[in-house]
Amino acid sequence: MRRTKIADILQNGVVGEDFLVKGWVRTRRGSKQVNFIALNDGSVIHNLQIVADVEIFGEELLRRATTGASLAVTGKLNASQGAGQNVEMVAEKLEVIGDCDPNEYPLQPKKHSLEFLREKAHLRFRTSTFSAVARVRHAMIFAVHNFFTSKGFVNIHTPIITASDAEGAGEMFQVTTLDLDNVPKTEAGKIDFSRDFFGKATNLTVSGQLEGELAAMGLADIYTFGPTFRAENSNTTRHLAEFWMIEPEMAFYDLNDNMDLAEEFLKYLIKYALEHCPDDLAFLSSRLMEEEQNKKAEDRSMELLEKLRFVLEDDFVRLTYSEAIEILKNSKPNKKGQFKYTIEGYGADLQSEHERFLVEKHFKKPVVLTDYPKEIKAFYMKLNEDNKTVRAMDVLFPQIGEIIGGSQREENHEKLLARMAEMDIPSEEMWWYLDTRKFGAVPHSGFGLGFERLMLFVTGMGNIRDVIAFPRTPKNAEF
RNA sequence: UCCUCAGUAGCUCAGUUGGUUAGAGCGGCGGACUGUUAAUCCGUAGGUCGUAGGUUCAAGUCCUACCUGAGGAGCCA
Repeated sequence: MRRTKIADILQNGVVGEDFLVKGWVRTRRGSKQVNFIALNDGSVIHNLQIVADVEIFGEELLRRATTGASLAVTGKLNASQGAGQNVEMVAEKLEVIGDCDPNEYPLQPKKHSLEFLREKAHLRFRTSTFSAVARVRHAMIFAVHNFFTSKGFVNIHTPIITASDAEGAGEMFQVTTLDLDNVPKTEAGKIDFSRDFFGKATNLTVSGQLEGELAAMGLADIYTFGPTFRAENSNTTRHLAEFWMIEPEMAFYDLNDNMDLAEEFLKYLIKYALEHCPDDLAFLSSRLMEEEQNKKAEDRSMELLEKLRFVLEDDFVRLTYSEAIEILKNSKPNKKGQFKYTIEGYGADLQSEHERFLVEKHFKKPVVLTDYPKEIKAFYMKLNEDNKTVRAMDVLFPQIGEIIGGSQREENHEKLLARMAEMDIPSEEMWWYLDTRKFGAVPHSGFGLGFERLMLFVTGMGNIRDVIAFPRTPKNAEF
């Protein structure tokens, strides 16, 4: 008999039919007469209850069906007599595929802390929470490609190893094959990278954007979806050293087109999750409510499904940086000195507390901030006519803050060169980037979405280390 | 990197102003019982109290340094 996945049985299984299932034991209960085994095979959040008659299989065999052990079970699907499930399988054949010593197996049939499971990341796929997160994550990956495919975008794999140290997006991981115990030096005493693998200093990419722009200057609409590396010593619930980023880049798009796409994209992803992952989201929602039981009412977040639908219903608020500053300046917490950093006026860099105020207190919905002062934004952003601000946009979400950062790009060769000079970015080694501004330059725009930040929002998880299988953070590269 | 908090049994945690043989629940093991639902009941094993120093007659408890984790900030996605 062929194996049937538990998801299929629970959805399409006909009572009275025989099936073969394989999976891992979550719990076993029982008596002298009958054992109940909750079996999970990762295909759905739900377990299949196996009913095993002790007289048929013997205590010795059933004793081996400990939490974590893997089983193959053939049996008949029955309407369940118990209350916890509609159907169950009455075992006719039961085989232990792999034993699991309960003295050593760290997972117990009870709640574990997320911190504990993080240290057992190789086993946490066996838990309800992480398998649910993993399935939602897969659905989101699929939805990303679906969305862009439906719009005629071309996916580009941009390089993971790059030689440009001019992107200005944070600290980078160096890539080298030089012997670190015996580094070759130049006559001037510097490291001689000409003898390194690529003949120059290289590092892991911090963004695929610059390469993405090159592709957009021919394919028009492209997106990247790849790993991104930042060697920042960030210890927060929102940062990883290795994360996945989606970066669309569109020729002939201005900032408004860019914002429209970003909003449509986010809403598509959330809608997709609601439609395709109802069971996993329902589980994650109840998990979140349980976790927040001890919190004060005002500190609790909105119920997960309600929160997701809430984002779908309204348009995101769009306003300029200057307008945001005015709102913040005149806000209660600013006047009462409740902000750690008081907003004096134009030029201030917005802190998390300010972003959170705008999103969670003032507008109570996602906010898109545009036209930031050029001093606090990247060199490639298009300068506005006022010569002070750039066509940047940040999409701010409740709880997680900046989920998207993007801009219209500066396509004017001279202006771009001038900005690079102002910001001390060496233009010689960026010749390939600047070439796109010389040969048939067009207005274009793009943005970056941190995939794990999206996952935080969609799953309601509180820590970014719990929405990626093997998180890479300072002092942690286990597994 | 900075600030705050934490590290005691496999897990979650308690341990009073320093004071004798360090506790509980869950899990494990043994048994009883039951169409069970993180089953229930009885019994049982299990701890160099994060590491290294120091103060003291006496340190899980006080002090110092370090390590690890969590939350917040910065950096950002």
